[in-house]
Amino acid sequence: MQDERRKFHQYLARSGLKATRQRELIARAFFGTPTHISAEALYRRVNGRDRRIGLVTVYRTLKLLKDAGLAHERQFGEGRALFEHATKRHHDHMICTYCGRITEFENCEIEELQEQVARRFGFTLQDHKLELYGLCQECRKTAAREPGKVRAIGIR
Amino acid sequence: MQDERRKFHQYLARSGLKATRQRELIARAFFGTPTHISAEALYRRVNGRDRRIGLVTVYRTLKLLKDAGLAHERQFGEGRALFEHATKRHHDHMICTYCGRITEFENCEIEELQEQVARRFGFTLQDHKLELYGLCQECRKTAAREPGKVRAIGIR
DNA sequence: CTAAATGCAAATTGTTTGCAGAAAC
DNA sequence: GTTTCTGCAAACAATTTGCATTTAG
Repeated sequence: MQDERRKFHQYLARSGLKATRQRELIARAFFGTPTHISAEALYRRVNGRDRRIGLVTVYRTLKLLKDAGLAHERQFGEGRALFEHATKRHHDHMICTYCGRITEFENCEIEELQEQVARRFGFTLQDHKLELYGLCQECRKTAAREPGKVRAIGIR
Repeated sequence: MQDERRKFHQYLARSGLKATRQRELIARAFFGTPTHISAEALYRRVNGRDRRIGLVTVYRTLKLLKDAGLAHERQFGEGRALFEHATKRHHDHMICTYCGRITEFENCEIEELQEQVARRFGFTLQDHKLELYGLCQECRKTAAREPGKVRAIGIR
């Protein structure tokens, strides 16, 4: 977290960009988020602390964080993008289609197989996205009772 | 293709929906598409044949096809959704970040490992998405010459 | 005939951009 | 003092919806 903020400052300085109050606050809030957060949600967070920060600046700062290699943008299921620290150890995601909960996991065997597939096609791998969709343990029971509503995703 | 159109008709009849000229044409064009197609592109296709078909109807018909279990909606990289036949054998996708080309592949070892992971978390798997992003053989050379432009995705 | 479908225009959602004033360097 | 930011409002793109008219069963 301290480390990430320092890297962000370095990036700004190196690129001739300015370290402003809002960038500082947005970065702090972002790095203080343990998991995934949408631009909107991050905005609500910082705007709660300082009413003078606009949603637009959040979008622009998130873009900077991506450019700095400190944030990843993810497109789960529907609608809005979610952002997470790029400095976290690599992992994939398992998304409950009922409650929207996102669980992270890692599996290096799968990673290895992906590499193999790419190699077989002469493909130079840059990135990958693996998402498992289904029902988490708790939601399975609920869903059994009220069917139909499944695939609603409540990430909003 | 014949089979898919028949299934679509069955679905419409079963649900008390009507088999209209436009649905017929849109379904035919969709099932006649070997790979992935966007709503917009599908619209251009059918609209070329019959000027009286609107983009809105294409969207609504694609939704019906999804409901009928005959189409999958995919959200690759950026922007618009792409649709593909649901009746195709299961496969995953490898996307060139330079030219946007989408290559399909299947790997049952990976599928099996996914099941394992889900099981370990008490997760009931409904679906999954695996996408590999990188440079295809041809683009690697080009990209080496004009860097920076990478990650542009030309699916539009 | 009656319920459902179409097509248009207008609304919506998430995100980006143009621009005048404000703040870093 | 410039140059880069910010925030607002307006623009945008993809998709959805309300509604009056048309069409299938």
